[in-house]
Amino acid sequence: MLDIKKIRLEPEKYRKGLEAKGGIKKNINLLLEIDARRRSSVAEVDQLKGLRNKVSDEIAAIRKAGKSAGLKIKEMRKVAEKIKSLDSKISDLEKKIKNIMITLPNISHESVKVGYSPEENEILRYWGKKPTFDFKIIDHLDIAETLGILDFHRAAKISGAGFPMYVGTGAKLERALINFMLDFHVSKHGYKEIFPPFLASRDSAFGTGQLPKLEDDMYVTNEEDLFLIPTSEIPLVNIHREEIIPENNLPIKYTAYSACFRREAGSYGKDTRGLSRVHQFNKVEMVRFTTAEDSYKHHEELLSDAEDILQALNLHYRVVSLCSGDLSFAAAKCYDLEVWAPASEKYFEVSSVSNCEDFQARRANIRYRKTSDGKVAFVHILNGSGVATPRLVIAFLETYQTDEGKVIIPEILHPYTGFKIIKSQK
RNA sequence: GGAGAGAUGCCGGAGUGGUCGAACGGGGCGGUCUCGAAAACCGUUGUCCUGCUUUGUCGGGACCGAGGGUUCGAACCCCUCUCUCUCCGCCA
Repeated sequence: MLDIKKIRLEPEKYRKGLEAKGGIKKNINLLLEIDARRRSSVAEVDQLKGLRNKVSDEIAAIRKAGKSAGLKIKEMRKVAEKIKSLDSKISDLEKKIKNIMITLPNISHESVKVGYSPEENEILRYWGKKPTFDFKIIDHLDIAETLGILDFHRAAKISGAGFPMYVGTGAKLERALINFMLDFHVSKHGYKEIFPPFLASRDSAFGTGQLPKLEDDMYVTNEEDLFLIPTSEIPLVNIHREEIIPENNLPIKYTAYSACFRREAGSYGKDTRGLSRVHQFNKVEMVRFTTAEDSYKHHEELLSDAEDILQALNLHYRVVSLCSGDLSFAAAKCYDLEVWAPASEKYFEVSSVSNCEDFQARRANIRYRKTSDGKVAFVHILNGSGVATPRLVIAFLETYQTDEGKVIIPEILHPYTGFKIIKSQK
């Protein structure tokens, strides 16, 4: 949620910011006009309530003295009616304001390039080199098929299209990657590990900004109105919903594994081969709560935490800074990590590292108390994948394939896999 | 799924219609004392909205799980909802 007071002060900045974010002109004038009406009604009703409070005290005093206060009570009856009608008017106006506010996305940070399509994203740098091979390489689906470590066909029988099923050493590899990443973030980067619920309430999904915009992209249970989380960012951020955190507890750093569920409605036919776009996948997520002053420093650290995983696995990747129009609803700035898949000859996004500033904190009402003056302010909240497995596995299988159709496991994973090479298990 | 109990400030916990924004205790913060600390004693202690001819140790308003109702006046009475806990049943 944006801060309506700031919009009031700098409407032009927000008008431009919103346009840069979505390319859609949002009606700031209407919002401010309703806000002005609301404030004038609040002033009016507050004055009447002040009167009512005063006279109520007088009535109490008269009663105490054993006299009758009939006249004043009669008078106040009218005031009470007026208050009631103004209160309901104000609550209508507040609903209107809220309905607009919850649909406004966060605006981008000044360092973010204004642009309206993914083509305008900036590639910041490359790490490592594209691997070369002296034999004909095959893509991850063919590898997985040959080795028998993925079974999409039988998974479709269970759930439908887009649900991967890992088999045998494939399943073990998946689990190894998850455990490796979690251990890495806990021991090397100082995160506290969380194993969160995988279903979240409407309030929680609203707090992180998935709702109302992305409702159609989430699976929801009929009876309980619970959403299957599309990312563990939702539970991690909502850990501190409605809380005031002492400043010296910040920064708070959480990491969690979760399965992630996405309907991916409307994306059929696009980039859907194999593991590149699926309805259920595994992801290790990182979330940080920080002060306003420090959040961009933490944003860079978070990026580097995610990069460390790819570097430890020695996979070639690039870092992309998203342009304003490609940012998600809640983000003010975002880096994507894209890992190279040599046979698919593509960079695949495996991580988004976002600074949402106080946008989510305002929705979820998460604040901190400053040590200096005891005042409260909204925390800044950042999230980053560290990282998501399906596309990581694409790059992994394609990068580490051998001419015999096997896959070599890098040494760092050996303690987790218990094997050094994936052979055919058919 | 059935039965019951509860939700009050940072925490515990009182309060059942009129100075209750809320007793009391604990914690935190400030002070006295001390070489320092502890103890003791004294003081202090929330959030949100809004106004401005004084942006202030300023004025007004709201907030006792949420929403509605009764009343001149609600933490307190009534209704609905949510959540938590206990017991029974079922179950990995």
